[in-house]
Amino acid sequence: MAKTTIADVARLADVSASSVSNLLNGRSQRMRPATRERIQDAIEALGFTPSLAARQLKTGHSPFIGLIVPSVADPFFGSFARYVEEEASEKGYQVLLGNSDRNSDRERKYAEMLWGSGVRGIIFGSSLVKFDHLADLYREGMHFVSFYRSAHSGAQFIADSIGVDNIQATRLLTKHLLALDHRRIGFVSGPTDMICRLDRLEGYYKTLEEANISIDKQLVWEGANGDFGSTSFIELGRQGAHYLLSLPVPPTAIIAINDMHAFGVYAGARDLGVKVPEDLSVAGIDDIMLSAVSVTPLTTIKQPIRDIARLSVERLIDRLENDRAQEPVHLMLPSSLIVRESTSRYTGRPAR
Amino acid sequence: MAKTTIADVARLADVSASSVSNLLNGRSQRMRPATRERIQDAIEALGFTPSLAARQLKTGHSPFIGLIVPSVADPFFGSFARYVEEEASEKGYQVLLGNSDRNSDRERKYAEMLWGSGVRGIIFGSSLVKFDHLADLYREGMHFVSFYRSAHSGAQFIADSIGVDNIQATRLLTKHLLALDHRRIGFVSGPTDMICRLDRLEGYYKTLEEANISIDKQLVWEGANGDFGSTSFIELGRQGAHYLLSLPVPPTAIIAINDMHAFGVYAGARDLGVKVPEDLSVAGIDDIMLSAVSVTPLTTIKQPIRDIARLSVERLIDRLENDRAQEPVHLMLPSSLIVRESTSRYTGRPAR
DNA sequence: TCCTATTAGTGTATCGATACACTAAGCCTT
DNA sequence: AAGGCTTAGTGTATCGATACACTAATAGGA
Repeated sequence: MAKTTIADVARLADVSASSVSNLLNGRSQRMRPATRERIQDAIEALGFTPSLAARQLKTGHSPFIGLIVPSVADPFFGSFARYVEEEASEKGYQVLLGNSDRNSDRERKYAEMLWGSGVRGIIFGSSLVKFDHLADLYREGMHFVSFYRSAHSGAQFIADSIGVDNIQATRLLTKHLLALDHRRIGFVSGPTDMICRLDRLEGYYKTLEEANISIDKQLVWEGANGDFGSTSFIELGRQGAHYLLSLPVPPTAIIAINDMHAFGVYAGARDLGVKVPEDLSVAGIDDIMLSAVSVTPLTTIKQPIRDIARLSVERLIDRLENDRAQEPVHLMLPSSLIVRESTSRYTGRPAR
Repeated sequence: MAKTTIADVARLADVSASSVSNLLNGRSQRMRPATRERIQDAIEALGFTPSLAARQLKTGHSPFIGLIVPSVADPFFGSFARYVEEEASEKGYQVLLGNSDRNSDRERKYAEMLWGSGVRGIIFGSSLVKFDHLADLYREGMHFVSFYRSAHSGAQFIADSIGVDNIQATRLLTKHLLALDHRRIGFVSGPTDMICRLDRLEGYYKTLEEANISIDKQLVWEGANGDFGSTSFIELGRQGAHYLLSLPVPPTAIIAINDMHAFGVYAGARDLGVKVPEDLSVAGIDDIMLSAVSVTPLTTIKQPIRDIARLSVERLIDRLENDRAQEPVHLMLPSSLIVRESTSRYTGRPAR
């Protein structure tokens, strides 16, 4: 229970605390092999682990990075969190988790707590459209890496970003559905407060325009106003499906902002007796594990989430360890369309 | 960028550092209101936040708790992690996340890293059958709370536990299937290295015995030997279904160790052309979000996961803040059967 | 042999906040 | 007016590891 300190080790090995510290910090060439071994044995014998608090106080560095996601309960962010943790752990960092519910106040509160804990780098699993709430901390020296396109505050980019081209993602989906002869394609987006969502909508709009299909704003469900933070994506998808399928002329295909929303669309369609894919094609984005094995496997966009996690961690640690000022990095990785059974050719039959 | 310290505040407010510290630690009645305000203004003006490293070094306490789960990528543990984080955050603690893949070496490695970081309490999302690998740390002063039944090392309990009665859970499911006239009920468990799994198996066996149904060990799939840590639950469920449905006399109903495995069973059944629930009833445990809305909504056991998370955090923080020795606490909360569409009455038709 | 370089290690101040013992001033009581 | 008590603070050692300047001893070179 009484914590063993570097001094205890030094006493047992009959050297000074400095030498123990030197060994601990990789300066082992500064001593004779025999001395090194004596110290190592003492460390072993006492089960000594250095106090990170003391180390941090002295060096100013901490072995933690923050990870803020809307909610780890969402399987997509759960997977992302898992990969980030795995990667960070390999590099000697530990992950402090925060759930923001996509609320900028909570993001800020977390970021401040983390700052106070000595954390100097945060990975965001998704980035709000505005990043102003974090500009102060950035100025104080906090580093940010965000999933998806570049987050900025005012005219200035204050975070690196690593993600996929979301415009391209919905472009692939929309083209896929157009190729299946769908002409009335709905979009369940929920609130468009995040950059990735704006991009996804844009890809959808642009592709329709290019195909000379007039855009019907009714077909895009952004949810009612209000705080959606804690409503589950599934529930939102369900509500969106109810709305779209109740239109005078309902869509024959629906793109959901992500797979969880898509499963909600499944449920909403079932509520109304609409069959997927016979009466309604559904497509999502993310390719969460369940998408492949759900009873109607979901057509979706696969993101290289593991690579994104790895690169994000690497980027952040590089920022933390090499403080040289660098231009922000904005990386875009390819995503790919995975066609499964939830989308089928338009038969001429209305969904409802 | 230059960190503001308690001394800066003291200088600006024209008091001693001790007084600032006193205010920070709720001893504000020890000074005149005017002084208090001067200090508060100074803190505000400088944007001062105390260094947790320094505080921790001095007090020995850290505002972190550890959370180790098999994998946050699993929706059930993702939800659990979310609730734990929410609850901890409300109480002023931050959560350090670790994924163990149910590997005791990794658990130990994490726990040691956490100890070195000054963390003195860990919540386990599931507990391995043996807890010996953590006994040392327990003796040094680490506190553990585990989901599910009491974890112990040798004869000694070294963790509090909060969870549901897993024997009761499978009892409910087995009785439900028996009531639907199923007599040949399979069990997809995967490796039985965790306490909850042993209990779940026991509930299944006991209930069959009580119904005078002879137990066929062939009907229980525990997976092949080897490291299953990183194989997804879905994939394991699928393998289990393939095995059980290929038996000379396959089961007409399958209980899966949890919902993710159950979805894997769905997939495995589909691979072989077996229809759920017409040809095969399937039931899971956990009631993850997707279970309610999957195309064949899943019959399952709902655990009061949010309550469990809350109680776990409360228990742990109580241990951390009130060091008095107490007997281990073992709490069991009720779970409930939710019947959905994946289970149906046995028709006399074999599954295959 | 003498002087310099190198090796192997040590001593001490320091990071920032806190606990605890201490004091100075004011007030009350008798 | 002396003594005791309370209020409103202050001074200092301390937590554990580290950086950096330092020294003692040995080796090498001319």
